[in-house]
Amino acid sequence: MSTASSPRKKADRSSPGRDNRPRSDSGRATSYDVAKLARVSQSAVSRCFKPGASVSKSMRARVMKAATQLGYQPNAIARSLITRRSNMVAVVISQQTNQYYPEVLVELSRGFSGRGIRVLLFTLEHESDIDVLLDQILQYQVDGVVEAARLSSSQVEMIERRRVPFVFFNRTLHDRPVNAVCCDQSEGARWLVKRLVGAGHKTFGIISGPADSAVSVDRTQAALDSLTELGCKNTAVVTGDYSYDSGAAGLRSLEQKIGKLPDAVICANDVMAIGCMDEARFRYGLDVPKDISIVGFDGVGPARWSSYDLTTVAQPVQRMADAAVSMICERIINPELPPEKRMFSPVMVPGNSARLRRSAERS
Amino acid sequence: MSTASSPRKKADRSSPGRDNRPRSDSGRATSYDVAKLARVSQSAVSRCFKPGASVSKSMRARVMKAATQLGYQPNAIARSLITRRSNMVAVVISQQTNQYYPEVLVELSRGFSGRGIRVLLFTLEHESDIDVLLDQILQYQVDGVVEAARLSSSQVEMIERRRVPFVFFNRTLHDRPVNAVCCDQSEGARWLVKRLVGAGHKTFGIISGPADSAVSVDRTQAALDSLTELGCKNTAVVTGDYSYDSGAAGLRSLEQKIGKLPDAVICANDVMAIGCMDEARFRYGLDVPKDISIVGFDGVGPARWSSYDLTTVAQPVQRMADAAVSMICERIINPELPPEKRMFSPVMVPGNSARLRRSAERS
DNA sequence: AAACCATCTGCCTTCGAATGCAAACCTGAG
DNA sequence: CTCAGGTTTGCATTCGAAGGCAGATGGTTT
Repeated sequence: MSTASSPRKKADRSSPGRDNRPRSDSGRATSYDVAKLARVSQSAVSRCFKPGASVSKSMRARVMKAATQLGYQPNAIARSLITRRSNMVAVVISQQTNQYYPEVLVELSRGFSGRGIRVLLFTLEHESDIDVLLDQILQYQVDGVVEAARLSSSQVEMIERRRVPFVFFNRTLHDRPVNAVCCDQSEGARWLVKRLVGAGHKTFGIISGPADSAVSVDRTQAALDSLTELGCKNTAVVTGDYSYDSGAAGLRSLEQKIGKLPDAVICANDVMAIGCMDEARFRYGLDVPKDISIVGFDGVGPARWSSYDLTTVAQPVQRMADAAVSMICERIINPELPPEKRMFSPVMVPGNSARLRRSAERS
Repeated sequence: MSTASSPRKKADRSSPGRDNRPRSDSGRATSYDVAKLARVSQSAVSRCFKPGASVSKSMRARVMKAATQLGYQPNAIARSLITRRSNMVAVVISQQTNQYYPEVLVELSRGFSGRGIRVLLFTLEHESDIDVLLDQILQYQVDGVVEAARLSSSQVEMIERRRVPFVFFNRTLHDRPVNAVCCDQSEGARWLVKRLVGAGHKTFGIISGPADSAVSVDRTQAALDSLTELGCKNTAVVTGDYSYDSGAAGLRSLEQKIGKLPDAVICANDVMAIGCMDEARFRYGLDVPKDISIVGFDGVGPARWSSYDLTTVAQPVQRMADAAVSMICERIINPELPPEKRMFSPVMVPGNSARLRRSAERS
């Protein structure tokens, strides 16, 4: 019985009897439908859609005509199965994260689509959800992963075992070689601190981001280190959540903690800095930057609005996204490439929300 | 020869000889690998990963152990091929569009992932690219499409022929039944105009969005109609591009066009309204709202910042996204559901960037 | 012990396109 | 006219999981 059924199978496959279902004019046409209509083999249809394949002009014309007539489009799912390339990359972002990640997303999408690759989006409500997510990502057989979320060492191993190229975006692991695109947060922090201290600010406050944000930790720590190095000790640090409100609240907390307002506030991102500015102005009635200096990180759009003109350390988002895209794409083509970390310098934006030089009357 | 090869094929499939390639401990394991290790059939493995399938405890345990050992995850691509469900929906957004679409994107992603569906992102540089894109979208065999971009009637037909459920987001087609989730822009525009006129504003200026933005056209036209209805004629209209700068520039253009500044400016989105406010304050030295009223649409985050406290018409983005998600999901389950248009009322945010009641000294 | 039913399990085929291989077809030279 | 050479074409198989079907297994009932 089992052997007897074998020939039938073959017949089903290649004889004209295949695909005798109505197929109507609806639904989606397959390469077999096109083949039948054009009176050629399925392989021929496949080849017509593969650039650079060996196909005669007459056949191509016939196939294309039939394809158009049926509204045929190759099934990318079936293609992926056999070619083992899905032409999709996963992008993982955690939404609690930085407000301007959407921009990153758009840049990544643009970069990948230029190379015929689509972005499959994975948003994390909480960073801990990554466990479940990681399995799912791998199930989809994506050709690569851009991680703008935290990952444990064991999770990294899991991806590596599957041989899926991946790049960290604005975070990294120090204890193992991985691909990463980063912006040098310390460099930016040092610049800010140096200029602020140089301009005569004595007391500082820091409003950090969430404790589990790698970027926030980098920025906060680097700022603290620089301050200590330049002789400013006992800097007050309060924790925010990257939101406008938490920036405003942060300023009040700092006041409580120190007993008065600091000369300068360093915020772990621009949105908090903006919240902080508004609080200083509207609640404390202060003049920014005359009475208090407030600085941020990121270089988001609103930082350039006239009401704020924020002194900030901008990330070269577009270049970073381009870098991530090309690092992934290179490794899709050649998986043997060794891991690489690309560190971009931030762009210092002097703005006008902080005094960066010793003022005339004080010197 | 052809018939002779048939039995061999069968043998290859099911005999233990299948999968004799090294498979090392690397690469990805298939259900056959798991089956072999657990000494069961491939079907059994498949069933173990299907909730509600008929599997004995002992077998499930063995299979799961083997699966874990090999790091097996079912291949979603292969599954999609046979089940004809990719568990992906395409979301199309054009980047030139409204700044706050990223937020929509995140909401959609959240909504879909709650139902086990992933978002495949398609970003449009120019709305005209949609042609090429549409083919691609359909190639990926997505289960549905959320369109936050323009589509011609013939393109809609193309999707419909493929029987892929789709929903327009914040736009629609009036000449044919389609699924759409919209926010009633006219209602918002009427509210704004009524309040502004009621408060005694006489001359109006409008800063519209790009001509090819459906939302902008709706908002602008509705505002103009309401104004005419209430006796305000000859309202000046200038075109912006939804950006901060174009809001600022818009105010200058309006001044030129009218010969003086209008009493109130209606902007087609919040970001332009904010640009317009900053221009009024910092370039013209005006007090907003005492000297001039400025209003917007959308209800983006910055509209609530203390520096602006914008009078605006907010879109219930989250509810709209939820609606789009459930409309798609329902139609994935039951493709016969008739098209439906869901229109949400906007949320009026009085704010403080416009005088909405006749002031005491004037009345 | 036989009959019966329910629960498991394995076999085989299926989804749709890509591709190595060999057969078929040209083309022009000898 | 024949044969070498290249170019087209079709055949058969493959990717990995799902599921209909039928056979196997075990337990209960008469």
